[in-house]
Amino acid sequence: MPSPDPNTNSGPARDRFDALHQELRDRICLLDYAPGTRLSETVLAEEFGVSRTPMRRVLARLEAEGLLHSVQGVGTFVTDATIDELEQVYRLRMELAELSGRLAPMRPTPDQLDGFRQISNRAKALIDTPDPRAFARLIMDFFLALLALTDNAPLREISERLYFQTTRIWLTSLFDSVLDAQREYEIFNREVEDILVALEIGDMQAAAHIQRAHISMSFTRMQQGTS
Amino acid sequence: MPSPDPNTNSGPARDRFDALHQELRDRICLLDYAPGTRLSETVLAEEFGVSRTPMRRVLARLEAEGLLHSVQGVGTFVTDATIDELEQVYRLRMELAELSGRLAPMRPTPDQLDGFRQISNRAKALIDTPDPRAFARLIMDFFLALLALTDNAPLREISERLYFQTTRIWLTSLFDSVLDAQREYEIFNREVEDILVALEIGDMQAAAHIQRAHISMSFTRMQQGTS
DNA sequence: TAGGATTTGTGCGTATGTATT
DNA sequence: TAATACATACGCACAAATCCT
Repeated sequence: MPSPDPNTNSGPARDRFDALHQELRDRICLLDYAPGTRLSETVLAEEFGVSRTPMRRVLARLEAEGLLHSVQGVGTFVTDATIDELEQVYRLRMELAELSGRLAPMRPTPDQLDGFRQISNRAKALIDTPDPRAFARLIMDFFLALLALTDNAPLREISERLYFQTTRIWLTSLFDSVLDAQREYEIFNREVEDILVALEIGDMQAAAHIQRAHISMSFTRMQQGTS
Repeated sequence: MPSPDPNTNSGPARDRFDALHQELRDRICLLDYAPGTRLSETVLAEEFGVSRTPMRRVLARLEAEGLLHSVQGVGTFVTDATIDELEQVYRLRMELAELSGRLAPMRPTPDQLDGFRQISNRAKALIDTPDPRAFARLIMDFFLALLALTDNAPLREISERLYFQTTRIWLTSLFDSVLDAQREYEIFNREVEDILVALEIGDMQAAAHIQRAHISMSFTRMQQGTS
């Protein structure tokens, strides 16, 4: 009786849901769908070869996560954020970053350290050959790799959700030249290097505080750019 | 042109969704539906006079919030939690409680202070005339009243969600006599009194630290009762 | 092993709400 | 102001998955 583990989230329907959800979430967070964009249930359903029903389920989940907003008779829109709302989330993200290093930190495995080194190499490459979309993907990979070092599952989920809520707004500022792209590449490269040093000696709290500092400064630079 | 504010979450469909969502969430958190209970989409839809479609939307939201879990061909169940999972959430809730007093605390208005005094009176009444369900509602009202003193919207949402995830598990221990009900009533009464003192002099951080201490101790008592 | 009963998931036509002409 | 177009929300019938006999 090799019945599937009922505790895991398996099953064809759930797998399809997860795939659609992650794909749309990435498109939103990589600015394929910029804030304010209107999405069509029908068009999306046709693109992925499903009916509107399962697609609506995915869109409803993204709405619960704060990435979309649907209004009957009007449409489904990618959410935007005011500078005030964004500041609240950033203040909270700073505290949660610090928490990640204090509550249940896990020293990175050799494989994980290699992963960070690869991220560092990708960051260096971007300085010479800029690529906005590759940069968006890179900072996402870096954030998720850091998050994997936290052994508190609810904290991971919450931090991830807040990241997806805010990074696309910050990236919008970058793409709209509110921020200087070349400068941001270099700052990120430095952040990865500094955190890598802390990780290599196993000082997770130091890594967390460096991350916290960079979250704070990235918001400050965006604020100064828009003022 | 008194068109409805498009920024607010209005509309008949959304109102019905919110009403169904809150009703089911309360039933889960007040233990009308204990952990492990199987819920039927059809039965619930008939009870509230809607079709399965909007009811499924509500159930999907509750699943995203970690209160339900659906499996095709099997059913929809109220989630339970192991002591380990519960400990992770409690550790996080302790930190977030402290954060509430530090990040964006708001001094309570006179009306809010009156609300806390009424909660204190309800707590005192429960000591003489025990009522498990009234107690469950009371600690929920108290938690939400404290949460309203935090001016950081994302922190409010996250704390509320984690509260709804854990309180029903703790209440299950109480109802199963793992915890001593009379003792818990008295401890809660004392907590409300102590926090009220802090609130009356406007020391929000002190109130937050008292709350944090009680979150910690309530989990410790539950751990000791189940060991 | 097979088959039927029951459950959630899906597809599609229709109702309802909104904006524009 | 009314009508038209088009969006999401809803209801129902059916498919797919699971469990039990």
